[in-house]
Amino acid sequence: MWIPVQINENSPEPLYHQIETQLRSLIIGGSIAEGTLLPSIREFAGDLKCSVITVRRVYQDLENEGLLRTRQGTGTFVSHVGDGAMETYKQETVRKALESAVDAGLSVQCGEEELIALFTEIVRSKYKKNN
Amino acid sequence: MWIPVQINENSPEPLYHQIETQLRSLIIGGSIAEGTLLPSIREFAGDLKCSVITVRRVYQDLENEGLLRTRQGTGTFVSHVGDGAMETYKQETVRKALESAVDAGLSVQCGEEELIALFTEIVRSKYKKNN
Amino acid sequence: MWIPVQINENSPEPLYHQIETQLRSLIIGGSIAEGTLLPSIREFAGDLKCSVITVRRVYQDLENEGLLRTRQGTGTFVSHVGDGAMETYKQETVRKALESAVDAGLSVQCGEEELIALFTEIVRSKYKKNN
Amino acid sequence: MWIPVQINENSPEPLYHQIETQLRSLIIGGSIAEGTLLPSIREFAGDLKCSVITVRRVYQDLENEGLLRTRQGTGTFVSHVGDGAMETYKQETVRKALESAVDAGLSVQCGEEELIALFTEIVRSKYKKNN
DNA sequence: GTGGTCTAGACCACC
DNA sequence: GTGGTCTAGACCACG
Repeated sequence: MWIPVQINENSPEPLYHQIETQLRSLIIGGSIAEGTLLPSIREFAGDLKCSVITVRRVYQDLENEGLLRTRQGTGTFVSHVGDGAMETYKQETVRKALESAVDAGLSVQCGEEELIALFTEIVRSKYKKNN
Repeated sequence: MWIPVQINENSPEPLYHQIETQLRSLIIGGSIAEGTLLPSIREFAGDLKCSVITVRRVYQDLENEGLLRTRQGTGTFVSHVGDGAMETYKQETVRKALESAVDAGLSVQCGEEELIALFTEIVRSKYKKNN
Repeated sequence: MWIPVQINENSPEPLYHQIETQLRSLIIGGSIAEGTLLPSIREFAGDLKCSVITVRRVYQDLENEGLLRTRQGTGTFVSHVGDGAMETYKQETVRKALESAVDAGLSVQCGEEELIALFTEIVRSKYKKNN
Repeated sequence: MWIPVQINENSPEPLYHQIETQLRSLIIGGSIAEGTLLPSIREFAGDLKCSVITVRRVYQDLENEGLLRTRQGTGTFVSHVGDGAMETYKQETVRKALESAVDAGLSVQCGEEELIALFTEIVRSKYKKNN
């Protein structure tokens, strides 16, 4: 199975963290169904062109968060994610991001309307590109 | 002289980065006038209860950005900040923050209008509180 | 023949070990009579919804312990269990379990009398429920 | 600083798990005071004659549990453990251990009084040895 | 000096 | 085949 995860080689963000973030989104967002058998750590490492250990760490961290379940000799599965969890996650993530953006605006004394206008412009452009 | 910089001991953000960000805002925002003599490295480190090495790095980085000027045996002064610099800084900072917020929205498939509405709400609330 | 073995999918305990422990108890405890023909590997694996390889390993291990005997082309039978074996098994099992419980108590500096009192309480409650 | 952790080379229990268990006990049990700076991963690894990575894993796991706090470039500290946490941990650990011991007794149909007597005997002997 | 990340590669246990 | 543990060693970021 092919998992759409993109690695940015130049980002200062650690590899394992990039993968975790994306995989977490895919699972909580429902793009990967509950019960799905994920690729083996070796296979996934091959796909991502990174070390087996990095993938292992990702799987383990997400297992600790309760998103995955792994059984030795069998593989790693997506576990049940409550519907509430998805909504909570969305809201938390987005709200946190928006708040820190507003804080940045405040800190340089950017005007209220100016900030909203700029935000709207960026939203339009990014959503357009994404469709 | 007392510089209002707050360190958050529990944040994962590196010490030097927390200090740099706040000091940069103070200078570019005009809270610390051009030509001001900043505290000595040792004094500042004492105030912040951090290592002199950390303060040294902060002064160095900001000097490389052109915000500070160090004169051997005299101390570290705030340089002249062109109005252009301030504008550039504002725009860069804000735009970067807004973009990452929009990315967050995209990643959890948040609706376009919903995102803007939520952002507007947060802006209103934060700006109100701040005045 | 139906063997009452329960698999706990979520336990970190390996499958083969869960099955072995339960089957061993059934045999030594006398719930499965000497000479009984056990289900074939495939049949048992089907019942337990696990791999034949796992059941194969269970039969093999218990055969090595002398609890089972396999005859080519015929099947796997329960061997004769001497009264001594049963006693030895009981004592070993119980003593090991008790010792690790005491170790746990020691490790958190639980008081001697307190530990015994708590143990007694648990024994009473469990034995009561079991009768 | 010297941390009294013993490694059992022959145990099937993973190294990192042995260390975690003991360190957790020391912290929650109060043997290592809140705020204590633990040995660096390299130093501790040297003491335990194991890999740096194994110690790192231990520190990280315990940090995820909230028992430790680490800051890059500074070191790893014991964080605040609520008094309640200690009691809860003790009770959970001990109760779980005792219950599984009683279950073992039940499974081989060991007599109620016999079980308690044997347990008491083991307690006496272990606590004596330990003082 | 400290911790944080990543690699390659080995060996084991499980299914 | 799968995951689980452990190693040695490298390089980077932080104080």
